[in-house]
Amino acid sequence: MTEAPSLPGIASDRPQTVQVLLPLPLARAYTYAVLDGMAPQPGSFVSVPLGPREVRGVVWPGEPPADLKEKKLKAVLQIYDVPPLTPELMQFVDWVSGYTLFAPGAVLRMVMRSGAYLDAPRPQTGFMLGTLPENLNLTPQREKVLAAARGLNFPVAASDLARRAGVSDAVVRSLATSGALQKLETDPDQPFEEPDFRRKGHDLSASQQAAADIIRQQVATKSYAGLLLDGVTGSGKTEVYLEAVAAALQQDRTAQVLVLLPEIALTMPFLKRLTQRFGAMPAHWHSDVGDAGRRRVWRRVADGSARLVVGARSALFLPFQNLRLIIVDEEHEGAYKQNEGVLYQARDMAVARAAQANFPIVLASATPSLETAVNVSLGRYTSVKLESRFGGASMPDVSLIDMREHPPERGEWLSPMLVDAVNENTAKGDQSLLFLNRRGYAPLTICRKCGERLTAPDSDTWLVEHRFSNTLVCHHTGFSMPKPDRCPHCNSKDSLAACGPGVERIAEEAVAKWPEARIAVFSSDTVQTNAAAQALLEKMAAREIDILVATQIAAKGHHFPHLTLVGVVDADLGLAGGDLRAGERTWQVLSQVAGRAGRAEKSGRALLQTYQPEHPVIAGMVTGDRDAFMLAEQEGREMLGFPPFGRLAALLLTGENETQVNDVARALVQAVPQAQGVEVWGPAPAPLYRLRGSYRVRFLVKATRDVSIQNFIRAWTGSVKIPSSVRQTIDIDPYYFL
DNA sequence: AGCACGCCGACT
DNA sequence: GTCGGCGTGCTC
Repeated sequence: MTEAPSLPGIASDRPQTVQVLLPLPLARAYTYAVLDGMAPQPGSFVSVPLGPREVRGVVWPGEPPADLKEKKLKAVLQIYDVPPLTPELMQFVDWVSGYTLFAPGAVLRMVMRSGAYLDAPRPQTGFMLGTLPENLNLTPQREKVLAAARGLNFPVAASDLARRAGVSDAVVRSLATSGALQKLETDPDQPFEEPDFRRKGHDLSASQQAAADIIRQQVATKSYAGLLLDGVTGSGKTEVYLEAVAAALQQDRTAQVLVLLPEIALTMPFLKRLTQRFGAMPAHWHSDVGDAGRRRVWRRVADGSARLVVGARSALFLPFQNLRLIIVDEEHEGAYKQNEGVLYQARDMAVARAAQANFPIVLASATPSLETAVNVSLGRYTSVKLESRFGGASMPDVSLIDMREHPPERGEWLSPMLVDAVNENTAKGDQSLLFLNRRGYAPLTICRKCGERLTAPDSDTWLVEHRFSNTLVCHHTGFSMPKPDRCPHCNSKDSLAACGPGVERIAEEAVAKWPEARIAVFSSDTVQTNAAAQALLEKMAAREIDILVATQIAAKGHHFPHLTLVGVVDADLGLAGGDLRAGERTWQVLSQVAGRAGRAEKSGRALLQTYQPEHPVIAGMVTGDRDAFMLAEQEGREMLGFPPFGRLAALLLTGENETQVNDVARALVQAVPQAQGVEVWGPAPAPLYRLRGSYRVRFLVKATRDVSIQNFIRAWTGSVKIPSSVRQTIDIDPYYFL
């Protein structure tokens, strides 16, 4: 074997080395030798040796570092027969890495899912109509199979064909032996059916038509633009952006379109709608899709044949070949923020991806986030407004119950005013919703004797009583235990008292107050499957429920035509805590919930129980003036230099050794670089100081928009030696902090 | 992310 | 005396 020159800069007809990025949290790509006969391209999926094992990665753009000792190089082992990643996607991975400060390999891992789907699955034997032999004995069973096979334009498995024909698969096999059916090796990951973009959508109202025209025009330019599709629930946003989807699919026969949804609960009805609109079930990607289903989506997105993809935030990292349009539905939803692994805001990353690859992006919402609203006012996004289809106010009649003046009975949570309203409503035969965004019976259990607050064993988290299951549950760690009859701390008997209400407790109170009424609880604990949710919604529609006691789960997307009263048990709930977006989020939740009342012909009303009726969010709910509320929020944030007017980042230190964690925190304080426009707050114990046995301390960094908060943090953390037993997590644009 | 190398406690 | 706990560090 001749020695291959592999120094960069030596003229050669093929590269002797390549950079390979591995889906591991490594700081950079590694250099591998390329043996004769191999021609890896940038973006090619390859396998390479790494230490004692073999790892799959992607050939990455870039030059090997100058100081690389060429002798050490190992060689690329294999190139996979999968279309290479596009330069746009590789650029996007690098960009996300630079923005979030997570290693590029960690971002790549989201794209290639560690390479799990690179192997083509074992081919399946499929059957299609063959040529009928002359001497075939046509029995009735065989006739049925052949009839079923005539309707096929792709091969199907023997069992599938047999089922369609209503016979056993022995018949299918015997027909195959005779040649009447042909046997074909097929890929079990069948391509997705092409969406039919020529199909006509719903008739659009004038307002919808106008909005659709604007967005279609933007799609026609084939260049980046951020569009906000702003319209209240029921204004028909979906129909409008599906016009844009159709336009993008039509414009280029290889174009791919991604529709992002905030949560999987919404995907099934949405998929049905898309199937009606385009005559084909689109590819869908989210946590409920099994491994085989994901492999199919991944491979078909990678080969470009899946043209329309509906997915949760992680779908943004699918290996698209020619992504030309992204829709972010319900863009204001907090669910777009990824809180584990690589921390990112999918909506923001989607905008960046659209800008980099130069295609339009549509953000749709009835209650746009402040970030988006500001981007509109700065001219970065174009706002496309939809008028309400039904005209008039989008909100029901909202009024407040001042709990200081109308307190509930001792040990109760519903004020007499709310009780009266429910009485009245039930007498009319209408449905009422009692809303409390808190699962379980009571959020805190306390010992009356010793004052002990029951927490999860390794954490500072309160144990929430769930009376239906008679357990104490930690909503953060998933820890659960049967409710003890003695205090685990002082061992007093029957001393444990439930503090505060959850939905179960409100339901208990409702049952006591309205023994005749039909009452149901709707929370993620009482309704755990899609089928159960469906059943409950049907009962509501059939008026078999008078009073629904529900958490936020009821606020999303469901339509209750006979619901005319919403009672918000604790409107102040979301306002506490160190959350920058608390006001905004509370507004969104309250208006969503209030919006459940009287969406059909009937007018509805909402009553908010509050201890702070003068709070801008609460007071603003009565006037329903969202623009005024948002303006006040905006001014508040601008004054404080908070996003979107400044930048925020959180630095979280985690470790099982409390002293060590605090030592690192102290060292970091000493090392804070002096920089114009940057403030560092902390260290402070994280909201949950102890979680799963780890101690958590955090810093908050605030910077003006003109400085790179990433560069600052890199310089800062890079100057301190952090032992590997203390983990540091950086969260750019954090959503929760104290 | 794995996986090996390394230094301190309970066993055949 | 050795087996094995998982803390620390490296992988082109």
